[in-house]
Amino acid sequence: MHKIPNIAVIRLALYAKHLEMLHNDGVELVSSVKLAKMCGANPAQIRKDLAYFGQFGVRGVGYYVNDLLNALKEVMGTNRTWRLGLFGVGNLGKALLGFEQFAQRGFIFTAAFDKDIDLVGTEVQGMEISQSEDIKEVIKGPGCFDIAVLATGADRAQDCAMRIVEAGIHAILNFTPVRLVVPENVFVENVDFTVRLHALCYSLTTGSDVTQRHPR
Amino acid sequence: MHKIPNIAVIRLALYAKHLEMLHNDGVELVSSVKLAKMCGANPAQIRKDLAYFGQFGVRGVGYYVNDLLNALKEVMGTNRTWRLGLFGVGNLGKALLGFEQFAQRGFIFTAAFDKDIDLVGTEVQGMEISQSEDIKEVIKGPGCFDIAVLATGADRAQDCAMRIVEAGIHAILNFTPVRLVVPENVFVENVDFTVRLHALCYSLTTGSDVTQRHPR
DNA sequence: CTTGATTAGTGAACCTTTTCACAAGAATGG
DNA sequence: CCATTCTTGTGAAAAGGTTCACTAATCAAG
Repeated sequence: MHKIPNIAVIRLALYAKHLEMLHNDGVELVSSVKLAKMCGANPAQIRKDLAYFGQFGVRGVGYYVNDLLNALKEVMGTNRTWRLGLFGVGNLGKALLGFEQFAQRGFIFTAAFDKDIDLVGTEVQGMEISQSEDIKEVIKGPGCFDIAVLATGADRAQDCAMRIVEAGIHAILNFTPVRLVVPENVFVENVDFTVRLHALCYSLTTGSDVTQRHPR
Repeated sequence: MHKIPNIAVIRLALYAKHLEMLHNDGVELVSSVKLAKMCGANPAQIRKDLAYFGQFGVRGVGYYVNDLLNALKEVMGTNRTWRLGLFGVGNLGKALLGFEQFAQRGFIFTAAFDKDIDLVGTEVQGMEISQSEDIKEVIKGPGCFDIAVLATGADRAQDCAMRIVEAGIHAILNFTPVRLVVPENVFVENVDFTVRLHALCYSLTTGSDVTQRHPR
C-alpha cells in the first residue's frame, strides 16, 4: 500500500472546488487534462492523486463531475456541514463571520467569543457573542462546534487555545502570529498573510518567482 | 552553484519573524538548534537554507540575531517599506486595512478602491476610497503602491486584475476564489481559507494529520 | 598551548513528490 | 468485428527536498 502525500490531500480540496464550479455550469464530464488546466496542475498529478483513494474515472471517457465530486467529499469528510466557533470578534473576526465562501462550502459559524465585556451579549452578523470562559456551556447547546477559528490578539492566543482544547475541540484554524502549544491529538492550521506578502516581495526584488502554484 | 528551493525562500520569512521576536526580547545570540525549536523546524534545514544565501553565523558560537535578521531582510527585499493597494472594501477589505501585523512588518496601505459609488470619497480606517477606474491617476500621486491586495467579489476579480496589470503593478495578493489570468511577469499569491479548513476536516475525519508544519 | 565542548557549513545519502510513458479499457465509425 | 481515437490508471524514472554525519572554526578552562 502506498503512503499518501499530505499535499495530495490538500490538492483534493482544490479539485473539489473546481468540480463544484463545473457542476454549477452544468458540465457533466471532465478529463484530467481539462481539470488540470482549470487548476493549473499537471494531468498526471491529478490522476495519481485520485488513484491514492480509488478509481473514479472511466478510461477513454473521463470523470463524471458529480460522481467524482461526491467521492472527493466523502474522502475529505466534507459531505456534511462543519460548525465553526470564532474566538476574537475584531476586524478580522467580523470579516470571517460574514465570509460568504465559508457558508457556500459547508462551513457555518455557530458560536462567537470575545473578551470585550461590552461586546458580550450583543449580536454581530446575526451571531450572539459569548465570553470564552463560557465555552464549555456554549458547546453543550446549539452553539456546539467542530473547529475553532482563532482571531484574537497575540496576547490572548495561547490562553484561548488552552480553553479550546480543554473544551474538547481538536482542530484550530489559527490566524494569530503565535505558534500554539497544544497536545498531539489537536490539529492546528496556521494562516499568516505576511508570509505570502514576503513571497511577493522576494519575487519582485529578485525577479525569481517563488509564489505557490496552488491556492492555500 | 545550487538551485535554491522556492520553499527555502518562504522559510526565510518564518525565520525572520522569529528573529524579530528574539530581537524584541533582547536576545543577541541564537543557535540553529534554538531557532529550529522556535520555528518547529530541523536545525540542519535552517543551516542549509541560510547557506543558499551566504554565511551568516560563527562556528562554535551561533548567529548574531541582529546581523542575521538584517541579512535576511536584505535577501528577501524587506529592508524597506512596501506599499499596498486594496481592491474591494467589504468585510474582508476593511479587516485587512486595519490588520496590525501588516504595519508591524513593513506593509502599509496607500490606496483603497471600491466599485460602490456611495463608498468612493469616504474614509475607511483613515483611507480615502477611490474608484478602481482611477487607478492610473492614484498611482501617480501619494497613493502609489507596489503590491495589489485583491479582496473584491468573485465577479469583479479578473476585471480588477486586468486594471491592476495595466497600471503597471506586478504583484497581487489574491483573496478571491478566482484563478486570475495575468501575464507571465506578474506574480500572484492565492489565499484560500477554505482549503485550510478542508485540511482540518480531513485530519479530523481520518485521524491522519495533513496540516502544514509551517505557517502560510 | 592543549584539550574538550560547541556550533556553523556542507557533501552525500535518503526520502518524497512529480512527471513520464505506456498498457488497459471504452467509445465511435465503418 | 476491427481499426482508430481517446483517456484513465500505474510502474518507473526523474526531480526536488530533507536529514545525516562529518569537517572546520571558535571559545573557555586548565
